[in-house]
Amino acid sequence: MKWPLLDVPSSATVKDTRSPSPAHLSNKVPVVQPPHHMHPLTPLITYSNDHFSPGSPPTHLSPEIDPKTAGIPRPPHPSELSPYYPLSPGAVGQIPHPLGWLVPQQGQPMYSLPPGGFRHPYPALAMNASMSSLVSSRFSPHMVAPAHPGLPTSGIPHPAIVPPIVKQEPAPPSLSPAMSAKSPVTVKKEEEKKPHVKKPLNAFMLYMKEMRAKVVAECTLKESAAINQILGRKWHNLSREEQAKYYELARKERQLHSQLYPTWSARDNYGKKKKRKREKQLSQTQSQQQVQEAEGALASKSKKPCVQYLPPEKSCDSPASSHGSMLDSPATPSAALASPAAPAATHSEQAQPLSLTTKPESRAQLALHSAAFLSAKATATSSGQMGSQPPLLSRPLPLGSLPTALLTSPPSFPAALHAHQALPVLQAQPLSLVTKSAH
DNA sequence: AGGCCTTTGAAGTCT
DNA sequence: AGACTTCAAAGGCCT
Repeated sequence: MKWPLLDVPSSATVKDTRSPSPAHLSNKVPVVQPPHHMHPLTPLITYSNDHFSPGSPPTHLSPEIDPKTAGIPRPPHPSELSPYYPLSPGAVGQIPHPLGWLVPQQGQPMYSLPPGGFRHPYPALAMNASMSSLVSSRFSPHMVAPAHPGLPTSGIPHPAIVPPIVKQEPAPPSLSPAMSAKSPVTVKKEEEKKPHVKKPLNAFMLYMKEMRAKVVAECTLKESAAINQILGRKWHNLSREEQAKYYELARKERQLHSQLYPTWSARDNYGKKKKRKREKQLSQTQSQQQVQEAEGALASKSKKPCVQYLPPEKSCDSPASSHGSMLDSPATPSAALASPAAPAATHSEQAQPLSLTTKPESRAQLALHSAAFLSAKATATSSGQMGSQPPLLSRPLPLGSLPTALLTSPPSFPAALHAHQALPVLQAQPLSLVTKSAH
């Protein structure tokens, strides 16, 4: 699948993005969070297309950009960073951070800041007293090493930095000049002290951060698992343009991250989290088998009701506010993804929907979803309501559970939306084991 | 207290 | 090359 290049006026690239004006803030992305839930990206990043240069579209949206290289940390081309990331020493203090990861959200910064020595490279993000104290209580100055020759030596505190969980000690031995001979124990200690540089957020994560508060506000649901399911559907319901904004933000985030931590690798964080139980990491073959089994024996089962987090008839469960672009764009990601015949599936996002989650429980749930979907489809098609796969199921449905016809016939968005709205049964009803009610 | 759940995407490892 | 795994955020739930 190829998403077209964003149709953005070329003049947009030269707009001054350093001082977000109210005009900038009036964009198509529904930023309706209450002030205290202001997304860290929101204040500084405007989602107007004006800010997305046609020269730097999201990797998967641009056939001109090699998706393989797009995610690889590399020295960003000046034209890619500017004016967002003028990280040269002289200019770094001029530009507000476009991603706004220093802006507090819900009382806390999206990422953490080191104490002292912070030079406020982005004036708009200069820490206030409360932030500063919060930050200084969490970090020690040695945490952030200068990562890039083009960066301030004081170390730009990328939000991704997380303090290592280490007991407080008077003076870090690693800072001692006399530390020439390091014992293995010391080395180990130092490793433990190394700051945990988190992965940059991907597009969906950025979207989640922004929209979570809104969804939570609309729903009585509080569990993130449920919210995330809703957000996942909303994500698929976004127009390509709206998704493109987040892909672009994510791309910039990765660029900045790679500049700040050129030696960082995602591998560095492997093992930082507790490994999940091995038995949950089944092969896809196994998962497909499970799905099929679950499909075949819908009646029996599932450790967990698949709709536990998705109560039907929830207002927040509805697709994101209908956008004209959605209705005008039949070839949405979801729709296109549903078609294996879609050309040029070069992006992971394009292939993923055809892969299964690795979680057995999830697969069981998906199987139930699938069975429910198939059941609903039989009903809907007989009534002529549904000729296509609703977007809400474009991802949750395991490939193996879908009839070939569905996979080869991407739905138009209007049809999908109608199906979605007309078939709440797809969400949960056949398995209405809702544990929470919205109201 | 800490892992699980749940989502998508990026990037790593493995086969 | 493709499949698989891990982590990123979030907060209630569960052990």
